[in-house]
Formats: sequence, structure tokens, C-alpha cells
Amino acid sequence: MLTKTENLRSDAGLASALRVSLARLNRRLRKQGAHHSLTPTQLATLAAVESHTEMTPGELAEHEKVQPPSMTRVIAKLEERGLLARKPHPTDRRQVTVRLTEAGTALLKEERRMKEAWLARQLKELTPEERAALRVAAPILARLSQM
Amino acid sequence: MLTKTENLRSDAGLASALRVSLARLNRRLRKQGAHHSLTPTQLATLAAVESHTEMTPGELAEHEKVQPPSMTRVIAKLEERGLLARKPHPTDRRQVTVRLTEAGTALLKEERRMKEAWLARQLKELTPEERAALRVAAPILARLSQM
DNA sequence: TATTGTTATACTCTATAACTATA
DNA sequence: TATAGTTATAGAGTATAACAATA
Repeated sequence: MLTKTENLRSDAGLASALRVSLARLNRRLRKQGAHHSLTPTQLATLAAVESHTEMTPGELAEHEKVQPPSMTRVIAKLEERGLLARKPHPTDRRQVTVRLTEAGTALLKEERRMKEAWLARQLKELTPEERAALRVAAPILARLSQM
Repeated sequence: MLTKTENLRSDAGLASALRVSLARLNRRLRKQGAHHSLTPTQLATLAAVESHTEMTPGELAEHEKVQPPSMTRVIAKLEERGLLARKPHPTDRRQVTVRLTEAGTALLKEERRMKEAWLARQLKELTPEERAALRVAAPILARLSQM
């Protein structure tokens, strides 16, 4: 590694160093997912439905920053593959609600398992001191990601 | 943050915590770029040309994991926007070389500036101790991203 | 009349196959 | 004959506009 360590003293330098590493790590993590041939939007949609338990197509379009017609097609594809199911809305017959199927839940679980297994393998290559430093940093990165 | 801190003791727990934060941070960072309306491939292509100074379309296609015809179109688009320039290869007249223009260099610089400025603003919200922990972690994340 | 979701249609991005120029 | 790049064409994904059903 030839990063300019002295720059880390400034916030700008720290931001710069973090940005590069975050981008690179993420690029590599994204390649470690299971080979289910889902697009990023499809995967993100499944994850959104999972975390909200039940959502309408309109809510999903808003959440994923796509237009409603696009979400209609994403949902159709995911339903076709048995990863989520549509049900009539309990009170408003114009609306529809969407939930994960067991297969959808399992796919998300497997996706995460693969990525975390890869990352855990990489962590094994570090020294115990380095891992300790990351254990300290992890909750801070978590906070940073939610600000 | 309600992450299960106790799990951080295991490598799997650390991997899990890092994966979530990395994905979230990256998603937010990607939105902070300049509004130049370039696709991810176009942006990555510019960055690749920058870091190699000069590349052929074939090398770029290989590097960005796209097929040569796709790279032809990416290059055409970028050239049309004045971000890179094609020149005949010095020895092999079948080949072409591609270099960044000043506008291309400037665009990449601005793109990074925006993202790093956003990240630096977030870092300012942390305590000095938290920033210190990230300064320790940054070179380790850099190493991790390159393994 | 307003809102939710869908269908119809067009545009962008990338792929495969076929073609041109050069080695 | 092989290779680098391009052009022709098709497939996937998302957008806007128009439409149907319900509130």
C-alpha cells in the first residue's frame, strides 16, 4: 500500500482514504453474491420488502427510486420466480401488498452468507492487531453510515 | 445503532457488521457525485484510463469486464462529450489508444471532490476519539480492499 | 375528480454475430 | 489466417404517457 499516510491527519485526507477503500471493498463484495442472476434493483427490492415485512408497489417504487411502472415489472419478475407474492390490500381494493416467500427469504439469507463468508476469509489474513482495530472501527462505521 | 455488539468478537460477526456498513456507506457515497449523468461504466472507464494514462479499447473492455463492442460505444459517448480522445496507435495501425482530455481529468477530480467533501462533513460529526479510531482503521481497510 | 396500479411504447445499455482494415 | 476495432441487430431494464379500476 502506497497511500500517503501523512494525509490521514486531516479530515479531508481521512475522507479520501476511506472513500477509495470503501469503493474498492464494495466492488469486490458485490461480486461475491450467490449466482441467482438478479439485478441490483431486484435484490434491493427483495431486501426492502424483507425489512418492511409488507409493502405496496407504490411504496417500493418510492423506496427504490424507480418509477411505478418499473416497479410493476420488477415485482412481476420476482413473483414469476417465486421470490415474493402479491396479495390484495386489506382495505383499499386499488392497492396490492407484497411479501417475501420462503424462497425469497432464503435467497437473501444465502446472498448475505456468501458475501460475509468471503469477507471473513479476507479478515483471517489480517493480524490479530489489525482485526482488533477493525472491531473498534466497525460500530463507528455503522454510525457513520446512518447519519 | 442496535447492532449486536457482542457478535463482533467473532470473525463472522465482524464480517457481518462491516458488510452492512460498507454497503450502506457506499450507497450514500454514490449519490454524492457531481451531476454529470455518466453511467457507472462510463465513470469507471474514465478512471481506468486515468490510472493507466493510455489504453486501447481492447484493454479497457478487458479491464471493465464488458465486451469490445460495448466499450466501443462507451468510448464513443465519452469522446462525444469531450472527456477522452482517441489517437492512432504508434506502431499498429489496427489499434487505437485512448487518453483523458483536460475536461475528463477535471470531471474525475470534481467527482472525487464532491464525494470526499460529503464524507468529510460526516466525519466532522464524530467525536475526536472516533475519528482517531478510523485513522487507525483506514490503512487496514485499504489493505483489505487490495487482498 | 384523485389515486393506485398496469399496459403501451420508446430509449439506453450491453450482448452476440458479422464485417473491415491491418498484421 | 489471425487480430483490433467497428457496425448491425437483439435483449434486458427503466422511463414517460395513456388507461382501468377504485376511492
